[in-house]
Amino acid sequence: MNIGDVSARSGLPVKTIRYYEEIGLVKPTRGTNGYRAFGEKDLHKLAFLGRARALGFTIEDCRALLALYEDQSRASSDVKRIANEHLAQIESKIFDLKAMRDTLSHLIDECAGDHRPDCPILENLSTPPLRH
Amino acid sequence: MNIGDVSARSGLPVKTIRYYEEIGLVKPTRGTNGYRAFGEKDLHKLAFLGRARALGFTIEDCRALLALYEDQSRASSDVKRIANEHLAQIESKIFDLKAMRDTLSHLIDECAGDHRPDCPILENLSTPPLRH
DNA sequence: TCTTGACCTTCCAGTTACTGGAGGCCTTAT
DNA sequence: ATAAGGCCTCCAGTAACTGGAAGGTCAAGA
Repeated sequence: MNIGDVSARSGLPVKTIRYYEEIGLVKPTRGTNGYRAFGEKDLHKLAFLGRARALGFTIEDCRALLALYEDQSRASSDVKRIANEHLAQIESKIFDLKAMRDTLSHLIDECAGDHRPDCPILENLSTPPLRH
Repeated sequence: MNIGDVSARSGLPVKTIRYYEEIGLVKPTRGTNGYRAFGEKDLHKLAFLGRARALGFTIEDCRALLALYEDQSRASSDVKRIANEHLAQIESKIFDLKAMRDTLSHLIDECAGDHRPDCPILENLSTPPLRH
């Protein structure tokens, strides 16, 4: 399979696949013309990577997960630990974003949004937060 | 004020302030010794930047907000539009993260997390999603 | 056979918003 | 006089790609 085929079948952009080779996540062989030659296993790996990335795992997480996936003797607890750490990070991001959203939507509600220059959004940003 | 003083009073790292100067967000004058000399206005601007960044506005958002802030004639609707666009991005990030969290925590629940090799997390990642 | 267009290759640079470090000058206190 | 600490610039690195230039390859149609 050429890179265009794996791209179509895995859903990953061609550039991304080349990048994944560069950082050692996949190791396709080369044909006599210099083209990368991918096998079904590579395709499988790339699809795995695409799904793990879509779940927000970092590349290094993915590398670890792939290693665990290919290690017949690993315990499921190893995988669970990585997943749990990642879950905690996601939860904390959600928490932070919710706080931002609440503050921001509060400010937006208070802003008239008309032609007048008064704007609570800017006023809030320009004033140090009050400490109680 | 030297950069260390504005850093302490604005809460921004020294490196960050230099970077903000580099990209033109602040323009401190220079003393004869080459040191940056910041005024109260610069401090105010930097604090503004710190708060806007904490709300997740991008640097370019901040640049626009600062320009609006310094423009006496701008309408509050201009600011409100930027804030609303940003709010929509935040909402969508929260949505995506929640979807990730739900999928991931579901997988984690199903994983025994013991010494055995079977792991639903990896199985899911290695299997194309079912289409109904 | 020639040409066209779609693929493929490598390499370089840019993205975001900083952060770390090296090497060196300046200031202040002892 | 010297030592500590603050300040300066410049270079490089981070995460995970993405875009583009310059050029080789392949398959199909005229």
